[in-house]
Amino acid sequence: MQTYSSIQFSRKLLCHLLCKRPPISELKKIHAQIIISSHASLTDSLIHCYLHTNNVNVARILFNNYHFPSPPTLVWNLVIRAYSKLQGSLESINLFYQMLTLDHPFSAVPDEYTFTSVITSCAHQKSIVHGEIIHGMVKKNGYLMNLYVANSLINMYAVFARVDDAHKVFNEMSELDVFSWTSLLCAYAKGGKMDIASQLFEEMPARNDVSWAVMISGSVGCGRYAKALAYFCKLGKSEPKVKLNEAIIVCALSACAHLGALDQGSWIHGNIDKNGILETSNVRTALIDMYAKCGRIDCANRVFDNISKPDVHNFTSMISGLSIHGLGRHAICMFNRMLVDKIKPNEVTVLGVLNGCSHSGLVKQGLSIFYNMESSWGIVPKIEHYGCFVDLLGRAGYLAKAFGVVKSMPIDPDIVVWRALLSACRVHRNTYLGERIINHIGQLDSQSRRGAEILLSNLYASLGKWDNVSLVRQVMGKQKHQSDIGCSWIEVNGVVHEFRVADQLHPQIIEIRNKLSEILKRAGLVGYAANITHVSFDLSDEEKEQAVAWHSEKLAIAFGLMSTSPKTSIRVVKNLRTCEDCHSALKAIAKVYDREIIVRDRSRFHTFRDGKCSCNNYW
DNA sequence: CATAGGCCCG
Repeated sequence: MQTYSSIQFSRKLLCHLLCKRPPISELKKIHAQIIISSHASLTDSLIHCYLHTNNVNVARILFNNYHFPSPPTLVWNLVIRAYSKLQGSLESINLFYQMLTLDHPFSAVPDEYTFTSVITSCAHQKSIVHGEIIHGMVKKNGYLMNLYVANSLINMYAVFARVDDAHKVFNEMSELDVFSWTSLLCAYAKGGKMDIASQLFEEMPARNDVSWAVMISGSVGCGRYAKALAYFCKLGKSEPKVKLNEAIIVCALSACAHLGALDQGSWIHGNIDKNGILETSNVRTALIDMYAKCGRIDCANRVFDNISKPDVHNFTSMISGLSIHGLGRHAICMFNRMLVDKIKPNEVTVLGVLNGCSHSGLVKQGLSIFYNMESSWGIVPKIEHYGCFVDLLGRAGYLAKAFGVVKSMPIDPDIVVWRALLSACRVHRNTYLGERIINHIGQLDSQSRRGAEILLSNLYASLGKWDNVSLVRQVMGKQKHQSDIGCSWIEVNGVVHEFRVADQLHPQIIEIRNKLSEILKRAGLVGYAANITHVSFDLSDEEKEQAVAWHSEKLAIAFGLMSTSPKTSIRVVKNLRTCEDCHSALKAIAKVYDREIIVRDRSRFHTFRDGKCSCNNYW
């Protein structure tokens, strides 16, 4: 066997390998033939090689067996960097601390590269404590002046939504680049302060694709979907041209999904290839989600069918899509297919399929999935799963069992669980249980109670206990509690129009309201009568009728009827659950105007056709 | 040898 005795030759070979990234087998073969013990720099190169080919463990063995007092800083940096890429691993921080305790005469000391990597690693940890300690060291040793180090600190504080700390680092920097600005944007976006982020975005001297991505994803993150799409459109027109990337596409599709903006969503789909964006798994997941949430489960299916080996995200998106369309049995089939394909479901997948069971009344199947999720797939039920499970039982009318689950669950029930339970009490008109639940909620801490108060008031209202309603409302008024405002979106000719309950903002609002009055009159002719049991204010009947009349989905539908041609379908998306009154009104409107009306509410799709709804009044 | 962004969820 030939031995590479010449160090020079070995080095050259390793350099060559660094570029080539050979398979591990070849690397090990060469490794075996090299005499490394004689020269440190060869070990260094080998470590480098293994790290380059993602063989961290082999590199680590070489690193641990280093024959010299200490590896040079550069080698430490390589290894620390490799571990920081394994997001969530503590190892690079451990190594960093080890490095500080070295006391050989020629010890390695951390430099600006070390700090950059280790701070990045801190950003991926659950806790920021190490990050703060290391920030302290950086302050002392002067590396704060290094652009990379300071930028990684801004990013770290951004990840933890520590806006003030991020901005403080930013302010103290002598030199800023697009990374500094973008990381700062990210901090404000994560901290939910999109208005300030927008301001900074205008101020910053140069923007690139990531800066735009942060603005778009930030807007999506805080529910400003129309704003996200506005950024996306602005990006398309910006000069000089900014290259689109996968993250931007995924975020824009997500915004379309939330808004039900099918035209814009399919436009993006059609333009993916042209922009050199690959249809990666992430993009496909987003496409499936977008089509499903825009009411086109057929298109979602087509995207899914074109995937040769669907991964867990693709499956999850498809299953959730089928579920919100009320296709629970299909969702279960898809879930089973996934298991056959040996793809392990994650917690979101289980949530999706449970949701499907819930909307299709598949109680038995849902029970079996819920009770087996931990033993079969190792998924410990989280509060979300309990919420869904309680919803499943509650909707189907098993109220006592649902309450039993809530009382015995190992986690404290949250607002969602209570909402599921209380809304089941409302649907099934169970006053007795409703009051017991209210008593229960009364004993909760103030924070959970604040969220529960709106539910309480709604339940009291539906029970006709107006004294209690106003009592709760008074308390809420003092706390300035902001509940979700009813909001609906409709896309007409590629433009998304937004309506809020009792809207005054839309430029054609007067016309729309007149149209709505006329529509409701005609709906009345086929038997629709305003249902005001769920109006939560203590108003006169006439006022209550007005309150439901101006629910945002009715305004959006009126606008849709005004501005689309006869017989075409009308699609509306709403952020809350559809109320009973709107539900019956839409059935009547679909019949009188001979239109298909598709409404996606907070939890599922309703397709109104000829006086009936696809949910069979089960929602 | 180093830094920024993202999907599926009641």
